[in-house]
Amino acid sequence: MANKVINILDTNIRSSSSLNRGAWTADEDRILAQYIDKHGPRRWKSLAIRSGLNRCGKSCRLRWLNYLRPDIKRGNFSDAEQDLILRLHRLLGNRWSLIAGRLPGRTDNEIKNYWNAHLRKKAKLMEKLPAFSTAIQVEMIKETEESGDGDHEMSYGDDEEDEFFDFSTKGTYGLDWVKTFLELEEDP
DNA sequence: AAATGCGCCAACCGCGTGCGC
DNA sequence: AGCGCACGCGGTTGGCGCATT
Repeated sequence: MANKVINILDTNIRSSSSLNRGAWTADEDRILAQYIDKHGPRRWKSLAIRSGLNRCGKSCRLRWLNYLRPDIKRGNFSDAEQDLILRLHRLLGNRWSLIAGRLPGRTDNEIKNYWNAHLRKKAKLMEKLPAFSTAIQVEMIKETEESGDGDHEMSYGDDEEDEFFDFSTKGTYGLDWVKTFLELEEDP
């Protein structure tokens, strides 16, 4: 409840003040990047004030995470990435941050946009294809669990050490629930 | 050439959660 | 235990550019 009030106030402050909104300029990007380089990407509210950027903290955070971060991968999604997104979405639904966690250099926002723009239709189409059955997906998961060396066709290069379906960075997600999910789904 | 429609993507918004005091 | 704050997430919006009429 208290949080709700704070959030409403926050929103009111943002909408009523003369804070910059909309697209970021190259100058703003430079200032933000320089400030973060010096002080690190945290305390966004005070960062926004101290850096001299006439932006709210949220806006700064989003700009950094989705655009300025040095490890961001720009450009088109590869076929492998598309395939991975399709499969992960089938398993996880709109859990964009989780999906993004499996695609190094891609942000949740980027994946969400890409899904809405390109893959949603594709996914609907694939749902109708018997070849893309959940049975195959279960096999894929078993395969991943059994091969502990991470040697998978969806590997993203030599520096990709994580296992394909390892969600350990987001808590204690095992794979059992995924299997359960798929089994339930197959049972009409 | 101008008007209109549409798709894409950056950015915004509201809400929930976690943490420190 | 309750409060304030910072942060993260997912849905939505707005604007730009391209295609079509």
